[in-house]
Amino acid sequence: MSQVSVLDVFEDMPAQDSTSFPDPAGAEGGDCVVCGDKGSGFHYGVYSCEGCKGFFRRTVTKGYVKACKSGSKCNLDMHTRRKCPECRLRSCRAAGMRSDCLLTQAQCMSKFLYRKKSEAPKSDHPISSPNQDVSVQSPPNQSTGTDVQQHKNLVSDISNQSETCSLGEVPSSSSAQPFETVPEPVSFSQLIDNNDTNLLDEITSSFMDLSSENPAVLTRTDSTGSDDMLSFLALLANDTQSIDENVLDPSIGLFDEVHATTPIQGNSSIEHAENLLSLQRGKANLQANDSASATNGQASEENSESSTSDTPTESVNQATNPCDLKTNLQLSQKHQSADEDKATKEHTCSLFRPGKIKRFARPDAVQNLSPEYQAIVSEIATFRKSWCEKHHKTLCVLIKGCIQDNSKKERQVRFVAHMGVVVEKMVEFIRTVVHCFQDLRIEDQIAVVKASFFDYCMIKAPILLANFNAGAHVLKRILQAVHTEVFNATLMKWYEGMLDLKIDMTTLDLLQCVIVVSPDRPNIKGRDTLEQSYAQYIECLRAYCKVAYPENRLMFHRLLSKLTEVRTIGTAFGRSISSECESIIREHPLVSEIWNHD
DNA sequence: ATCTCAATACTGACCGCT
DNA sequence: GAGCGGTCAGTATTGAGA
Repeated sequence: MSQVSVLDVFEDMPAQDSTSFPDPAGAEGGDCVVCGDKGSGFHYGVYSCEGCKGFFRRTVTKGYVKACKSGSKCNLDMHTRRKCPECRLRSCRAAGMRSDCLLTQAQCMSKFLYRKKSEAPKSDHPISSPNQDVSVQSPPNQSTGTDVQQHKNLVSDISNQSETCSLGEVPSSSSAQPFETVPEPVSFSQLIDNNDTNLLDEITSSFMDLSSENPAVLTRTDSTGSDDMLSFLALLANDTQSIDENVLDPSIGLFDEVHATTPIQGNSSIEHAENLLSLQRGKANLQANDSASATNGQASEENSESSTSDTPTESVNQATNPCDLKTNLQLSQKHQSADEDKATKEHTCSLFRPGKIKRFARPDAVQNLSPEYQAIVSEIATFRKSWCEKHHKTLCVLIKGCIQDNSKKERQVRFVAHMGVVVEKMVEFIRTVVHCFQDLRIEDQIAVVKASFFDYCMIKAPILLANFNAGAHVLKRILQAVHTEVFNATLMKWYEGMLDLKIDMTTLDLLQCVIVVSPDRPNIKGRDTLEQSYAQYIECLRAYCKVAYPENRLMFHRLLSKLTEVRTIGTAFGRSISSECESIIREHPLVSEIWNHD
């Protein structure tokens, strides 16, 4: 049975403006505009019956329909509507039904989790999780002996870890403003005892064992939990260089596996090597241009075409990153051998197709911006460069440690410590780039960081991973550690959607700015200041999209859609981390503040 | 080629939730 | 109250086997 994808149908048939349809109240008693059956209300933008509503929802969710056998020209009414799904879908589309009225997978997941949480009796049944800390099962003020002992062990572990591992300067709570006023240690009991129901809800949902309630819908993987979140967060906090070094460093045992699981689709090994090389050139040139922009006040971005190899910055990179053509050719040979095994492995990493991010650099685009927006982009690029220089080595060591640590606890401790690095980067980013931040009251500054932290992390993750062509293995390990297969699927969809956009780092940086200054966060008092900044970044993003993606007029709107999705994804992401590392997070004042929504 | 039957897919009325 | 997704009984389709 042949099938046709929903997207193909939609591309063939632009949706009508549903407002052009007659008022249903005055039109034949409110018939369905798709099939003529009795309508039940406006669904997905048009007045329709329950059948067409359900059909549209199921079909869009499924993504395909059976192809029409009659040239897509079937007559459709309430009696024949079942005969041809494709023509029914076309009728829905022609009538003006809009797929964007459906909730995204992430939103559905969030809703599902929320409902599960609401249904779970909090007092009668301790919420359990296979990886859960024992102390969490007990009522907050009834610590057991085991609880206390575990607490001591963790403190000891953290202490030992800080002495033995080569983390470099893992920041403590005193490392960055605005948290200078915050770092009073917050115990779990204190958190539970306060009256903030939001926090309680967060923690409650984090420790739900969904699989035991509905194994048919949600089943946990065999993952041990957040082991791989450790390396993930390390990646999140990092820009391109440190990831690259880890991936390309053969001393890391996972090296072979990383590339062996990355399929090549349609590219020769030489082409693939060229792709890799172009990305490296793009990065090197970014830094070169960053230096220039810092000096000249001109905004300039990555340039994959005109980069030279004799810039000081790139020399440093080459000293640490073996990213020459020879290396890349070696990598491509690995990919070629992986091709032979593609049939069994392709499904694990279909995201990472070499050459997918073809326009890593858009140097000309920035020059076409207004001086005001050029200045914004320039500042962002300069920050990116300075951060890479300052934290490159530290983060490399950290990532290696995340991968090499054997025990779950080791990784968790390292991960939590590294979350401090992430927070530090975020705060530094905001304070450097987002000028209005300094105008906010200290309470609002803290609220901004807390509320946007996970969104800030999530928006960049898939692109960072893909840019290094190393994401397949890392991502696979990460997703397996995110509790449920359903959530994994949601994340995969999210990653795929982001990658499909083929956006560059400047766009991502602007998105992060928008995320940070979103004025509709909770507990913000100075919304006016944020609103002005938000409008500025939105307009800058719109202008940049216009010059950077002239072939894609909908890019800006797609990015806005991503901003909506990332909120749900980010929230779920934060919950999963909380569920695995709660006890360790408690011992880290700076990190625990992220979850503390007083 | 036809029939039977179990498995699977689809439909739409109804419901709860926000 | 509108509009969303979820549910589930009923119906249609599919495919294996006789």
